[in-house]
Amino acid sequence: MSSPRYATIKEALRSQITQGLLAPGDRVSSENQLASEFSVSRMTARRALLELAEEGVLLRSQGLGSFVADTRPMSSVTQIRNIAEEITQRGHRHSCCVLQHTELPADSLSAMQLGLNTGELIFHSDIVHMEDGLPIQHESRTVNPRMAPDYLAQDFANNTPSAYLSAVAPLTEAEQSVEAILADSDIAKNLQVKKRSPCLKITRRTFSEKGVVSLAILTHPGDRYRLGSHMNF
Amino acid sequence: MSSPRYATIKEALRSQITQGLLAPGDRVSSENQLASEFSVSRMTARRALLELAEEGVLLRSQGLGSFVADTRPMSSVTQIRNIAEEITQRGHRHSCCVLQHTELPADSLSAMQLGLNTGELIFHSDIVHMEDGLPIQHESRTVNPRMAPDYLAQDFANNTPSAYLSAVAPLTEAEQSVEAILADSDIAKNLQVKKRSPCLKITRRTFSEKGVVSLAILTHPGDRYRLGSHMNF
DNA sequence: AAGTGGTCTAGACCACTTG
DNA sequence: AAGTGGTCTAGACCACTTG
Repeated sequence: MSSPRYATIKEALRSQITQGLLAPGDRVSSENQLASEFSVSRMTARRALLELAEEGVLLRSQGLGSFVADTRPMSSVTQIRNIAEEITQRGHRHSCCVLQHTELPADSLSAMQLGLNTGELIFHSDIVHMEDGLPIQHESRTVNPRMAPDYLAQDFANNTPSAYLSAVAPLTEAEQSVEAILADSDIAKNLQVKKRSPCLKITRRTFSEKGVVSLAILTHPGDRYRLGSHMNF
Repeated sequence: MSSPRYATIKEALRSQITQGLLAPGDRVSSENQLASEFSVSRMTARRALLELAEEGVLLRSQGLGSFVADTRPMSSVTQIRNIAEEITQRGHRHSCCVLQHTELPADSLSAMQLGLNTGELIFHSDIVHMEDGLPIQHESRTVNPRMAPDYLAQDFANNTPSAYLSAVAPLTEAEQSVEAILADSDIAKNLQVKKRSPCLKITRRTFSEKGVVSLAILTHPGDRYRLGSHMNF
């Protein structure tokens, strides 16, 4: 039941990177060095390096060596993912801090975006998501109560709004825009970054069969987050 | 200059699939069969099968074999668009300013990203695109000369690099990441924004059938540009 | 010249699936 | 029992990069 040797080597390299012993741009041990360090054949050490390169963790170049790639997390533009899953999948710990979780009357803009009347009660949450204790996303979410009447009763310590909502009102459609903004003092405080530092702001409207489910404004520190996508034509 | 043997095997399998000799669900030859058919070692035949599986062409299962996968859904949710067309479509006027348009030897990073050798000549352009006279995108583009040998002869006043490149080397694949950065003094000057204002930076690598075509770094003023997408599930 | 990654061989033992 | 893919070895020659 032991894991393959190439997997052990991958894990060792990965943890050196997450621990900061290897920084982006650093050269990692060569195939031959790893083979001798871990007492495996070069082909096995090579496989570890190749797979890490495939995963975007390393860059390799003939004659030069293998180098640590930009380590910022990258999530896909083309799919809607649960931030907690994303973090867990990277081998990190997700935690979050619920700043607000309440109902309030819709102002005209929110009402319009959710397809409700101004003044109708809507649900609103403000949550900071953390990766290994460091803030990675501020989620400001406005929810259509017709689509998720029990939203307020949810405890978001173990389940994200995104996960809950897609369970009660399966996603059929989403609209989003991505922009670069400067952190105002609120965002700066919540994300633990300097005021006026660059942030990636994703504004997303999600739909289920019966209409608009929620509006999310997701703000990420620019130096700790990237959005990535891979397209085939 | 001959291609590796595993590539030959991949091509053979691929063409059998496109010609219809192998249909989705069909089992392809096993590692051992391919090894003997092509007179290579099992490891080499194996590599061909592994890479095709990685690319989504095959599905493999221990004890069972390798099977042709179902035709993949085209998930081109985010599309690569030509900035000039985009602007024109909005009813505005596109213009551009070519800051640089030259050839130079590749440093090791560019070489790695383009799949070339360090020191090989590559093409490079720096262009500012304007919408109704106001800068909207700074395009720093590095081009693989093998894919577009006449790149330097192009006049970008009426045709963007993107349009030219997709004409001479049709896009088959693209990889991109999106991040929020602060304008440095160069970018600030080119985009006519204040230094340290937020910008959206898109790093895109485009591929045609034969390999990497170009690497583009597209920088947009955060307050004049957004990326949007609409998804259906 | 010494080191790097890229390709390749001819073996080996294993876990898994089917007949 | 025979065949499949999964892991691994200990070699080899090559192209490429740097000093």
